[in-house]
Amino acid sequence: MNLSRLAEIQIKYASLYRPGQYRRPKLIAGVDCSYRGELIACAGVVLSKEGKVLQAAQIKGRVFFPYISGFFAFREGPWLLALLRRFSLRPELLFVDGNGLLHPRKAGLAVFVGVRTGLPTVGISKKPMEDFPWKCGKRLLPLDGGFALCRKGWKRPVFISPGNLLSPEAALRAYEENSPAKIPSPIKMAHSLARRLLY
DNA sequence: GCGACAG
DNA sequence: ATCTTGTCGC
Repeated sequence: MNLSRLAEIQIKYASLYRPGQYRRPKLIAGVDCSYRGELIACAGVVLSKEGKVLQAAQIKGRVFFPYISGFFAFREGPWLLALLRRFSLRPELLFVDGNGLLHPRKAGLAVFVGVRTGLPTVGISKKPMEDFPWKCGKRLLPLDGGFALCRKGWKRPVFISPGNLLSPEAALRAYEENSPAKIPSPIKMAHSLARRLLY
């Protein structure tokens, strides 16, 4: 299974992406993974619209795919799918740590997770995949498949793109209306849970 | 060889 | 991501 073959698979996933309008979610979730050597731990939380943790889950195991820029979904995607199966609640918005359509083949981690689960997903990343002047000169910079957003006081932007069932504009709205913090709280909670699991 | 490169 | 010291800001 070489990279060009995996790239073809990504193109297939990209074709399965569907846009959609933003709907105010009653359940918002976030997932993230941490590493410690060969160990990987992934966690996720489902929050009520009031911000209360309704469900939390975590899994741990050994990595089976290396980190390769542009193929991140093959490293974390399978773990996130296994993790999400542990939730009985079905979130109407899922924040993923990584990109969605902001990807060379429009198939970032959020697209993989969104297409496979059928959940509306939004990819959040702190770095662009392709190099470009990412200074916060403008508040909002439209990109091919997503946006670079700079809020007051930020030195670096946050990159927002849909993974499934949301148009780029809807993904931006989902972020703006549900994340007063730069990194959505569900992702931050998932991050700390995943880290704890490795200690 | 050096820097870049979602996490 | 992780390894790490100090440092700036809310």
